[in-house]
Parts: sequence; structure tokens; C-alpha cells
Amino acid sequence: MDTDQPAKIGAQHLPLRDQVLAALRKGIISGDYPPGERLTEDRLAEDFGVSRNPVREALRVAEAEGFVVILPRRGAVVASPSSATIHDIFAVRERLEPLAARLAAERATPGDVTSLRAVLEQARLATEAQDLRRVGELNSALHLQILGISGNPWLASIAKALYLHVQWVFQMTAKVRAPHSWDEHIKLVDAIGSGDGELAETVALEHVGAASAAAHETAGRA
Amino acid sequence: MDTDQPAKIGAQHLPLRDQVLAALRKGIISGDYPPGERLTEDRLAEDFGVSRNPVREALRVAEAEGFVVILPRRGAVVASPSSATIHDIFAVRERLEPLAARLAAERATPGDVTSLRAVLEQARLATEAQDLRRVGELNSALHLQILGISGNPWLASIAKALYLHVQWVFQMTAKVRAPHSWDEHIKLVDAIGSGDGELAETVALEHVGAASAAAHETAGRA
DNA sequence: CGATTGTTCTTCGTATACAATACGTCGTCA
DNA sequence: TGACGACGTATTGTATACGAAGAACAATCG
Repeated sequence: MDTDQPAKIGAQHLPLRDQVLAALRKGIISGDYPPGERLTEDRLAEDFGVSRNPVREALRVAEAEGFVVILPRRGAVVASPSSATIHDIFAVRERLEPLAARLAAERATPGDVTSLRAVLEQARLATEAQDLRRVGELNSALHLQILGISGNPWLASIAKALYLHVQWVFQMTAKVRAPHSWDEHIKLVDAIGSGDGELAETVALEHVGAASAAAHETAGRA
Repeated sequence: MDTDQPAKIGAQHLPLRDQVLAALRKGIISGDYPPGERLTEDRLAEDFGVSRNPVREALRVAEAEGFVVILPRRGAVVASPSSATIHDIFAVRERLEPLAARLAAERATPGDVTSLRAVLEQARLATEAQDLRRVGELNSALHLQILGISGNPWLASIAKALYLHVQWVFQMTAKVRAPHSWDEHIKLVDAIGSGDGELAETVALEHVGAASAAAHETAGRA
């Protein structure tokens, strides 16, 4: 579980391994390191301009997060999310995101809701500007923010990992179902803002279900 | 995500870092390394008779799993599961284990069910023999086996991590509610064996709910 | 022509060495 | 006597070196 806390005290030294991990994740999600690609430690070390040790440590975490598969004596390869993987991930998301929405609805402060609506507004602008990349970022930001509001670090950590993988898959298929999904997001934020946990949970479930269907559709075409 | 596969081909070399990780987890769960204890790399390296590198890599994974907290330039300390942590974990388990039970019911082969019943039988014997430690192990084995049968590696990996923490907490409070929980387990296996996903899910939810209540009770007393 | 074996090369696994930093302690000064 | 500052120690962060084990490839033999 990652706390994502900015380390309250003076330690803003951000270790090299964390930078490597972030770069690695980004490289994989963005497609720079396509599925099946071999990731040798030396190569990564050279790519990032560091020694092998930080790379090794980052790879272990990346493995724990499901981004790479490490074969003993063979090295690491970028994981290959299959249609089955997508199905599995959404099966879990369908259970966790409604929970997150419920908890968020029960705990959200007015400030939280304001913050969520701000993201929604930015997303509307980005959508009008056809900036799909930005829309995707805001999509993530919204969900991550809801997870944070839920107040359950375990839930947040797990769902975040799942979410990153979903992003990855969407990036791979180069499809974004953003256009109409924001209607659902607006309903979701409204539900959270109302403080009605039951309603928020229902809306979230519908939302994930729609996303799941869309994902499977694109995956099926891929 | 760990696949838990015994590596089908000749690679049974089980890396040192994995052994260290297992020993570390065990040490933490068993209470040998109590919450808040500082875990310096040198100390662990000496404890396990290895160099610092395997220890470091194991610590990163342990951090990702939530067993330790790593402060930059300060080192690792054993995490301190609070009452809130227990609450958070069970909130997630309540969503995931019913899902696992449903999937297991839908996918279980007769062989799977036989295997589950074998665990149940062993647990009955261990309970009669008052071997609480063994009962705890079988408890874990049963749940892990159900997760495996579910056929969803993501679900299995996540739930496994949650389960380890629950074990940890139970170990800390030195309480086991084993006695009557096995009645629930029998019902759960029956439901899975029947192939009725809906029923299995319901039974699992009740089971986790009861476990959650018991956990909170002991945690409250602690 | 195919299979098998030997060689070579790549890559991982482990250990050791060095640098940077945070914390504790001791001394000094007000 | 209390507080502030400098120094020493301990621990992490990073780099490098060396050994071992697989895999790929090629050559040779059937």
C-alpha cells in the first residue's frame, strides 16, 4: 500500500527509486514500453541515467503492481493485459468503486464537493477543446479524488492500482469513451454531494458497469 | 501482483529476496517484530544472514503490502495497525470476499470442492485437538484456496494481502474466534459446491460480517 | 537434413564500498 | 541553568564489482 503522503517532515528528498518507478509506470502506460517488451536492468538504468540498484527496487514494486512480470533468470517483461485481465479488473472495480462512492458521500465536506465540481468544470472545458489527453487526466483525477475522500487508505491504494491499469488499457487501444461518460460523472458527484451513500453507490455501480462494457467492446475489437 | 505459481519449469531457485520477504512477513505477523519497531537494513541482513540488497528489495515489497512504513533517510518501521485500519480492511473484504465466493461457486470443479472439504475436515480435527495455531493456518488455507478457485488473479492477490493483515491483527490480539466460525465455513463450502453463485455470495457476506464484528470487538478490548 | 552438444554471451543475483544525510550528544556561552 | 551550535555516529542512498546460471547460437555428428 502506498500512502501517497508527501512525507510530512523535512524529507522531500524523493529517492531515486521512486523517480524510476514513476518513469517506468509512465513509460508502460504511455506505450513507450509496449507489452511483451523485455526490460533489462542495464537498459533501464541507462535510460534513466542511474545505476541498477534503484532500477531493481523499482522493478520489484512494478511487479507487485502488476505492470511487469519477472521471470527468474530471464528478466522482466512488460505485462500483456489480455481481454481476460480487463474482465478481471472490472469485476473488482465493480465492487470497490461503489464502496468508495458510498464512503465519499458519507464523509464529504462541502470543500470536498467544491473541489470535485472544479474538476468537473475543467473536464467540461477540456472536452470542448477536444483535448482528449487532458480529459483522461481529469478523469483519473476525479476518481482518485473520490478515493481520497472515502477516507479508506486501503481502498484508495487498491483502487488506484486498478485504475492505473484501466488507463493503460485505454491508452493501448487509443480509445476514449470520454464524451458521454462525464454525464455519469456529474451524476456521481451530485450523489456524493447529496450525502446519500446508497444513491452514490448505485450511481457508481452503473458508471463502472458502463465503463466495463465500453472497455470490453474496445478490447474485443483490438 | 504475485502469481503464486510455483514456476513450472526448472526455475525453482527461489530468489533470496523472496525468502527474506517471507521471513519478514512471518516475523511481523508473528509479533517478533512488533509494530513501531525500527527495521534497519543491517539488522535484518544480519538476522537473515544475507547482504543488504535482498533486504532492501524485500522491504520495498513489504511497504507496498502495507506491513512496513519507509521514511526517506530514516529507514523502515513496522506498521501499526490501528482500530481504524481494521475497520478499513474489513470494509474492503466485505466487498471482495463475496465476489470471490460467487466466482468460485460458478467455476468450481468437483475436484475443487473435494479439496475444500478436505481442508474443512483437517480443520475439524485441529479444532478437536485444540491446536489453535493449526486452525488459523487452515483458516487461511481455505480462504486462499477459494480465492484461487475464483480464477481472478487480481482479486486473489488483493484479497490475499488483506487476509494476511487480518491474520496479523488476530495474532496481535492473541484472540481466535475459530470455534464457531467453522460452521460458517462449512456453509460457505456447501454453497460453493452447489454452484449457486448468489447463495455463495450471500453466505460469504454474512461470514465476513461476523468476522468483522469479532475483530472489532477484540480490537476494542485491546 | 536434423538433432545434439558445446561455446559464448547476456542477464541476474549477491556482496562490498563509498557518499550523503539525519539524529544524538557534548560542549560552550549567555 | 538553559539554549544554541558544532561535531560524531549511525543509517540510508547509490554505485560498482564479481560470480553464476540460463538462453541463444553455431558447429559437428549421426
